[in-house]
Amino acid sequence: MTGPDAGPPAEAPSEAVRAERLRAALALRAAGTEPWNVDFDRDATTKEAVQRLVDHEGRDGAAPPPRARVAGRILARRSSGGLSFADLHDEAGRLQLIAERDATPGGYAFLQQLDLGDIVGASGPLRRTRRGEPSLGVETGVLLAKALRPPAEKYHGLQDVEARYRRRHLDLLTTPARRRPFIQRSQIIAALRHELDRRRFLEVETPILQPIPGGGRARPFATHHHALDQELFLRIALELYLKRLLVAGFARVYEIGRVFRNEGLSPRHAPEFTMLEAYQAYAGREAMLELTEALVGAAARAAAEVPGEGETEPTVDLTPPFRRARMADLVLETVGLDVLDRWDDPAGLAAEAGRLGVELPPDPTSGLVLVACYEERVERTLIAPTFVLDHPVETSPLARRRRDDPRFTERFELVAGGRELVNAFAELNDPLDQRARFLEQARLGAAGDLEAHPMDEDFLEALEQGMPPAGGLGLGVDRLAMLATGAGSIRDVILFPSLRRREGDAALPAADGGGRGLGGAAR
RNA sequence: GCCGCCAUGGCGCAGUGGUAGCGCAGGGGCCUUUUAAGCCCAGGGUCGCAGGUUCGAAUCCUGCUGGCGGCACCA
Repeated sequence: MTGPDAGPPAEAPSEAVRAERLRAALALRAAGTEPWNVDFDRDATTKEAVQRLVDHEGRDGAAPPPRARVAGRILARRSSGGLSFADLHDEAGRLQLIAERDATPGGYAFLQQLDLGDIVGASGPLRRTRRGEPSLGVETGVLLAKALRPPAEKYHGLQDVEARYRRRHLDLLTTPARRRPFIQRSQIIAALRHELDRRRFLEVETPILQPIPGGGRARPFATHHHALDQELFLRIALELYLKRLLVAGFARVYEIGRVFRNEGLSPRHAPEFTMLEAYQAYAGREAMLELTEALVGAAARAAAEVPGEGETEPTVDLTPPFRRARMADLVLETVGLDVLDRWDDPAGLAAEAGRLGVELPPDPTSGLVLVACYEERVERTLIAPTFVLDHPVETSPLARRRRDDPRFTERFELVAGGRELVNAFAELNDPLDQRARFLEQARLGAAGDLEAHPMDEDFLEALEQGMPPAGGLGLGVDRLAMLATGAGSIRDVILFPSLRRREGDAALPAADGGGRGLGGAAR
């Protein structure tokens, strides 16, 4: 933290207010009142205090009024002559504090010197005002943390979206209702974990720093380890290490973790996002379909159960079961192109798709025509959750072929809100086939494809050890949170989204030292 | 990366060619049941940054910075 008279340049202009508050805080300290205190033992949240009052009113009124000790942040203040009111907010809700100049002069003086944003503790009897507002009559008040900076505008809050992302703490403290999507997100992840744990999946943690970033097609972030003098990459997927654990003998494993992709940002893409991947030995696609419905359904229920009203509400019903449809049938239905019927005439198919306005790669196979039609014309129209089945082999390098129709794979995606939410398939466990597919990817990489999957001999060695047949799925947790909360942007379900650095932001810390490692003072 | 839109006191907003205003917050005062409390007084911004056009620019033009949205890629 900078010194008392040097705020960060990027946020400095409220210096007048800050200087006034600092002056008041130092005056308090000089008068013997510490502006930043350590402990305050509350005996109720605001919600519990109100309940205490309600319970008391349910009995007959002869008993003395109940008391409470509460703590929280002051977000509104009013006074009316010899009366002083303040709204104290905590994680559970809001409670009005009140004090009379004549009856409780100590509490009155305490409330009068508060600023918006101060964190306080207060104790006294509970009662209702004439308007029926449950209130705590302040007998004693303690300043727990003086706020040198005020909250944002009390009625509208922070409206500027950039400010809301860059100063999320201010947004959330000023407008407590904006915490709800993040509580929902937490409950969604808890529900996913609960469902998997219930099914005896083992939660594991695999490397984020990887020598070979595999398991998907994406450009990675690169970094460097000084002591090893080695290039490392942030993972783009969880897949290859989880499969090694299937080889190792764990029959059901999953990981929920951050993955990193060095690609463009959008309302649906963040450079770091949270993925769930789960692998189940001796299971096939049908088990993954069932597991997906269970996970998504549980997550949606968990989000809906979070109390309060959000600024947005879900527009997609995530209640299973979900519709199942083969990709080829969806294309026939939506685009009017019968790919299966004309499979042996890829040139004719491509010409027909081109007439329909679909952009195609050069010399496409029938499978590539199918995928192009699907991605350009069908996917965005699938609003209600839909399982899209049977992707062609060409675009599914890690999935097993269908035995009854080798043109297609035992793969599916769950699409909802027009976007892919889950990708799952029966995993390829043939090390010879896997090597061939890696070699093909390496060829593409050599030809300049920045997202080509790198060759990974260590992984191939593990596969050669023998990996049981397995079903696997990957689920985009942020997108699931968006659907379950109705958020329009992925930044609305990520607390501190990545933004471009602004001029005037604090300088980079030294490359070594200065940080507080786990081996240091923190533990 | 390309295209479009946006940027005005700490916060929420008005002002589209004549030299910047309102509300909240902050300062001072009044008010003994308020709750977006109310009333009175005083203060605070060279309008994101840098150029240009003009007698005159928050306003028109160019570039830059940041954000948002779209396209492309992906979850």
